[in-house]
Amino acid sequence: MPRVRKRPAGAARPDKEGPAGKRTNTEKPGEASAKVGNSSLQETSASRDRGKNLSSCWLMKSEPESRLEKGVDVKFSIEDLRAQPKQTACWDGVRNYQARNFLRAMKLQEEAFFYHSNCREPGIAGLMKIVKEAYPDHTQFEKNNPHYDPSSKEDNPKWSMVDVQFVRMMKRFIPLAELKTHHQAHRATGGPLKNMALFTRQRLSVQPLTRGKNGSRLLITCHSDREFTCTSW
DNA sequence: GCCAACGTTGGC
DNA sequence: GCCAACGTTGGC
Repeated sequence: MPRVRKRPAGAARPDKEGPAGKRTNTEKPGEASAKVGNSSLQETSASRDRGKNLSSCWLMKSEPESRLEKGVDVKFSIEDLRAQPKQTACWDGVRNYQARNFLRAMKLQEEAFFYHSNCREPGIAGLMKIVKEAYPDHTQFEKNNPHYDPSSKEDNPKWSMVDVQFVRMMKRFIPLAELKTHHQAHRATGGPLKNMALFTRQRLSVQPLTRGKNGSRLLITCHSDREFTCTSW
């Protein structure tokens, strides 16, 4: 039930502050900005990449426009993240098991695309990175929080969250329509976005993207120079 | 364990 | 605001 807006696929939504408010910040961001090599968006499983010792890349959805859920505004845009102290916030509210498991698989410094959903212009707005690995989502225990889960016990929390830090905006906003166009073309050609979870697992709010391998044609690449380019279309 | 009812997600 | 997709619930 909850939606998380920082939503999970059933997931989570961050709340803004809210009563339960949340979004606290945490930890210090690292220093390095990381680099992440190139990450292509695709579908492969994170665990597979991890087995290869490659860091994963993720896509996380949040709603950038105001919407009340149980009286609480669940709006949380990338600009809201950037405005947080240390540009860091916890990604709470995910209440879908699959999305939660992806949160638990995230490692420090891995990058995630910040996706704006349920809004006038859905698409990828920017990049953030994981600055604290999974820990219990406190909002599950807060009765006034839209994502309160009375079935979860303090000594055995069901839901997890991570802390994320703003990295940068996309050099150019990548609209859902554009991603969809490529996804459809790739379904026919076997291209890299043919199984992109954004389209194949429609309601999943936290999803893995496949990291490109050297020499492969990447769909979307995050370069260490912080540029964002589309190289294969 | 099946599956219909129901609730949520999220594009349009 | 509509509604298709799809996850969850709960009776049986």
